[in-house]
Amino acid sequence: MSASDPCELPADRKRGSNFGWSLGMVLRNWHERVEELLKDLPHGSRGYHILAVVVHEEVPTQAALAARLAIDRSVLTYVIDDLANAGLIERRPDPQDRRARRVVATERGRQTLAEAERRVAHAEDHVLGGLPEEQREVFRDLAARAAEAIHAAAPATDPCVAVRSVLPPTDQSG
Amino acid sequence: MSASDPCELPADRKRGSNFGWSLGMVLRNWHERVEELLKDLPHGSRGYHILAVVVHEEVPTQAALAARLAIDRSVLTYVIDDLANAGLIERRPDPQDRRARRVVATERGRQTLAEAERRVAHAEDHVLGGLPEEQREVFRDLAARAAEAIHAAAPATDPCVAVRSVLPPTDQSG
DNA sequence: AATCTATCGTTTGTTGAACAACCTATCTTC
DNA sequence: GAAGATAGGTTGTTCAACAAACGATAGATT
Repeated sequence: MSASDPCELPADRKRGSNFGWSLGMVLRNWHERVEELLKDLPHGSRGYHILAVVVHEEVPTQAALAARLAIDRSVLTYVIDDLANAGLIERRPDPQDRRARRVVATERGRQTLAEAERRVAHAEDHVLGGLPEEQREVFRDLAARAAEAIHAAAPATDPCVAVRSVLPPTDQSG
Repeated sequence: MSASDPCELPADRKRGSNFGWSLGMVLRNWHERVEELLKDLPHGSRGYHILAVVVHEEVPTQAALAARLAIDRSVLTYVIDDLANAGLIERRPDPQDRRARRVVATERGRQTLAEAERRVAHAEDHVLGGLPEEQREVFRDLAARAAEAIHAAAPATDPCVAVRSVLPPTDQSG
């Protein structure tokens, strides 16, 4: 109850400027929970994302996988290694292109993913516990749509955002 | 082999399972844009968050700052160093506690933040460009509320989430 | 007052992810 | 079959997160 009480300034001032912080907060919490839940899955949430795409989509190659998840190729290498070692997916030579590998899920991989998805869905409800239930879905949906749009327009650098200095001109007069 | 068709499970299942990915996507884009915009600000978005709290709130100490932003104390040290070197904030000895430092913004810091906030707000509209304008605010608001709730309940590890193995029992028969 | 413990801020070391650069094998084109 | 492009893999650098230890100081105990 001291003078340092945060409520002393208008709430919307604080609100407006911390969208990035809010996102980070939510994502971090999601990440913590999911990492905890998916300890057994190689590379935790990372492996989960990859496994999910492998199971749910017919992925042509590793390169396509990387593009779809917007992650670096070099990451895929070792995650897929470990996922494969765990018997969840397999790397099969592509008969049409001997450079390429087709990554396919094993039955065990499918089961594992199904279980993981159940848990993650549950965890997500906790992550969004601060929101009434109906708004959670709204939030997920908005996030998904915003993300899709960003992913569709890959080059994130937009020339219409002018880049000068944020700093005000140095006041040399003093 | 159409059995592996991704549509074999309800579409919302797929949606539901990449909430983390979506969040990551949006946050990454936010981060990229803001880093670009705030190149001149020491430590980019990090410095921005800290400066924002310093300017907008009467922050008792560095420790309080760390708690408010949910970041590690050790991060604050060097970011504040550089923010101070840039003349945006000052570290003043707390007269009541000589261990503590009061971090206050300079006039230049206030101006810089104001400009930075303008830019960030603009960038955020681009980040959420995939959403119709009215929904952007909904999204921000939901994110803010979810984040606040998470922040309020700091211990992210929730005992109600049982932690067993995601992996199905090893099938030794084949 | 002497001392013990907790706290503030700083420093250091470890870990893990992101990313770039380079390598090998293969495909495609000429 | 040589040249360049592409798939995948390896290595090394950079950076943020985090834990742990440290010096200085405050507050409590004796």
